[in-house]
Amino acid sequence: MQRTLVKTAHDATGPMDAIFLQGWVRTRRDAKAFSFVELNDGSSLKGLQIVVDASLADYPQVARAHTGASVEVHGQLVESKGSGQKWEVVATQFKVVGEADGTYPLQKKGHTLEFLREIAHLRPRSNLFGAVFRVRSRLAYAVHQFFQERGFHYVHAPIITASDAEGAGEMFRVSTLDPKSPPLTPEGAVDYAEDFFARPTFLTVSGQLEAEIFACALSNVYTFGPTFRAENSNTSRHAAEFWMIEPEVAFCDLNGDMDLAEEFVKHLIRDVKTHCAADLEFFGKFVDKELLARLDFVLEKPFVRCSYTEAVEILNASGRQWEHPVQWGDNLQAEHERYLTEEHFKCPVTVYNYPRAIKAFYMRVNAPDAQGRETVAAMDLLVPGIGEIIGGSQREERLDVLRESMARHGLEEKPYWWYLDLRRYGTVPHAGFGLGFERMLMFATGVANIRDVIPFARTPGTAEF
RNA sequence: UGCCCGGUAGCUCAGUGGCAGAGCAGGUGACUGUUAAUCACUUGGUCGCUGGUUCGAUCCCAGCCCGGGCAGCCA
Repeated sequence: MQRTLVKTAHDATGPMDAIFLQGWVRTRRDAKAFSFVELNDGSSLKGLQIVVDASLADYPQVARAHTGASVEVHGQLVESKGSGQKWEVVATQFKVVGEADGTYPLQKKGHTLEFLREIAHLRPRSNLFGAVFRVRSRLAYAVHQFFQERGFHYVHAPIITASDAEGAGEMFRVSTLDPKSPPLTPEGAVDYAEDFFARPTFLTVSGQLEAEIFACALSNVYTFGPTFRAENSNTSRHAAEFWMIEPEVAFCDLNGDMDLAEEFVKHLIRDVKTHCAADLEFFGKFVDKELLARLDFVLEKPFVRCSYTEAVEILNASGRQWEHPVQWGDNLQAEHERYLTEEHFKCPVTVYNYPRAIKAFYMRVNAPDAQGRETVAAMDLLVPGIGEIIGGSQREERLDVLRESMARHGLEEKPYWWYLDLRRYGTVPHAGFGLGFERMLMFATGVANIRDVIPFARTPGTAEF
């Protein structure tokens, strides 16, 4: 007989004479003449109540059905006599597939997130993590949907790369050389010409440069894949392995880029609100009481756009004592970004046109302002509670300006020959951005730590599972 | 990497320079269309590790290990 998922059973429009369910026991409540078993199979937050009468031949099985055990149930789907659920299943057969004894770590009581991280192989069976990973799955689908509906093509950027996307972060080396006795050059350095790819190679820190290649051919593209940063970051919003979405659009300037970013974020939130309503309600109740109001607010209001120069003026006019005082030319610190999005504007804010000196070489140089200060067409989208969720820019499409910027950054042209070729042959204004998928998920769910929105987090010193 | 906080039962925590505690989970029994059910009884400990101070250290001190928060790096 075909299995019915718990979610499908909940959505039933009428009773069913025969139903077959498989899943895991969340909790059991015994009476003298019968037991209630709450069954969950991950298809929905809410479990299904199974009523097992003591007169049933299989009833002895129920005593073995502790929290965590896997079970199979045949029965009838009927309207519940109790309050709290519409449907329940009266069992006709009840079988324990795999027992879980008293050492099963997931109890009915609440657990701390720190403890659940240590049992990452079991935490998806909890309410919170079940909800997080259902939303994660839906959000990934919504990413593709957004771009596919708008004529964007999905590009698989390489995971192993020889380029370092300049300044994006420390990289993990990919090598098959024997670390105990690597081949050496006459000068005594490790000879990577002997390595697998005959050159030094690394895990990608960004697919942007490759996405630019494809944007300059297919016009509208996006990448969506894993990204690696070997930074020794120990914060709630950094991971060594995370997923990033990087759209790249030909014939597009910074304004178009900011429009796309805003539309994208709104689409993702709208989609999750529509398709993960029960899970979001759970987050609103147990994780972040203001979540639902904030998500609505984000959908309704246009995001504020504020130039870097204006931002510095706002910060200096705030009357705040900053731990890091700001003047034009400085990087904005986390405290500044938080103030702008959480206190001054109280909504998502796109800060654009940053000083040239503090940004990457590939960003397009703007005309100097009245005071002769140079900026680049870069933008960061800041959201309350998380800070930077998107970083992007219009790319420098003018060959001479790009070469000058590379020289300023002390970059050799040779390894970037193909990147420069894009400006030699049919160059076009183009722009793009990177959205941290996990950060978006944090924003959508209210979950405060990036380690809790990725199945198996990789952070410094941790790669269990 | 820097600064700060923590580590006591399976989990969440209390506690004391002199016999190691509670709630939940597990076990036994009772009871009830129950909803993190309830009630009674009950099993369960290298008090993170190493060293020091002390008659005596889970408690005080030092070092180390592990976890977390914040900052930097960024998405």
